[in-house]
Amino acid sequence: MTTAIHMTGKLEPRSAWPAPGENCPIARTFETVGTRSALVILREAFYGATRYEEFVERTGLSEPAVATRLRELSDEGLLEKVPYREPGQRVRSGYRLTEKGGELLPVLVAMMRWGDRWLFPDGARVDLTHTGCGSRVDAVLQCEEGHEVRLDELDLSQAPRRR
Amino acid sequence: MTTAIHMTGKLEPRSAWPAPGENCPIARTFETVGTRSALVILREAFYGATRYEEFVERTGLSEPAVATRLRELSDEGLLEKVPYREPGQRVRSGYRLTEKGGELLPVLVAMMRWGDRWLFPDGARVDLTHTGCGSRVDAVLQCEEGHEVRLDELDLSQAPRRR
DNA sequence: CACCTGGCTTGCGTGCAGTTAGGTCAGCTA
DNA sequence: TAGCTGACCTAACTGCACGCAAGCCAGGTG
Repeated sequence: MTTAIHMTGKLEPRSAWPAPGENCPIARTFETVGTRSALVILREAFYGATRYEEFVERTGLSEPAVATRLRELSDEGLLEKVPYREPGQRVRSGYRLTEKGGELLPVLVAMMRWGDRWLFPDGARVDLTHTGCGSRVDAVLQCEEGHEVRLDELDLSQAPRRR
Repeated sequence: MTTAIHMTGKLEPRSAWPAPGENCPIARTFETVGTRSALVILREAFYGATRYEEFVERTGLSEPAVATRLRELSDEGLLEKVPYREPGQRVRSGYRLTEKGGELLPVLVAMMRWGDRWLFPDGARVDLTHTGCGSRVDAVLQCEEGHEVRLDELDLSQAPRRR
């Protein structure tokens, strides 16, 4: 029997929240990167891919899918086009993560670690380690004071309205 | 001009990796929870929803979508059915996060924080704080030694084959 | 100048997520 | 026993994320 989990705190009057649909940052994030193709393209961007042909080859996606997604991710500012030129070739454009795109790394790492733990019973497929000390890296919940935060130590509340 | 990001380390011979498609834990995780409905249902499970009717109401999804997703998430072991009985009612079944489901919290939090930062320029919609000290909680990359890890301090390599 | 090569675009078909509209069914209350 | 209610299921449709096959175009090489 697995452990059951409860969330506590000030988050109970959920029904009274404003516009449950479109104001949710999780759902909005999903609308930006919530396709398999966007995710694997971002993954390869973190792995160092920059050229169209590299993305096609490494992701295994079809060319139209890659082209569409690269355009969308660039339009949304997760990738930026960077012109490059190989010797004896004309100028082409590469794609590089912006700060906005790069900050998705915790999402990708959290998904990677979860998948490794729960979907590959024979053990992780990849090791993600800290250059400094060589030990395994994970995405963990931490507060600004540096405390590691457990599920039952989380308080969720509505932020004060700004405009 | 936004900052460009490079990944360093032992991850370069990417093309030589085995089976780029189905062995990737990120893609596999996406296949498990990569629908908008699965994500918002998990979100409400973290927010404390347990009953079918609650999920329908809070997520804004249609009844068939909720029913299908609750069944799939239960089959995959992210939720478990828990019978409950309200006074004067018959026994019904609720849905509760299992350990496997609960460990998706860093993914959800990372998405929430990214969405708050990059998709809502007027400021975050929600505050997620640590019960102990009241300061804001985020999903951060950390190694087992407790060091916070930056993007350029990450090493990715293939794990040794087990079977 | 003809050709090649990388980086796309267009057209067409498929499958699946999600919706609306309408059952169905068990068991409690009147 | 009839009706209500919560928790679903079924059917039919729409839209979008893909795949495959083919074409296009700029510019550098022979």
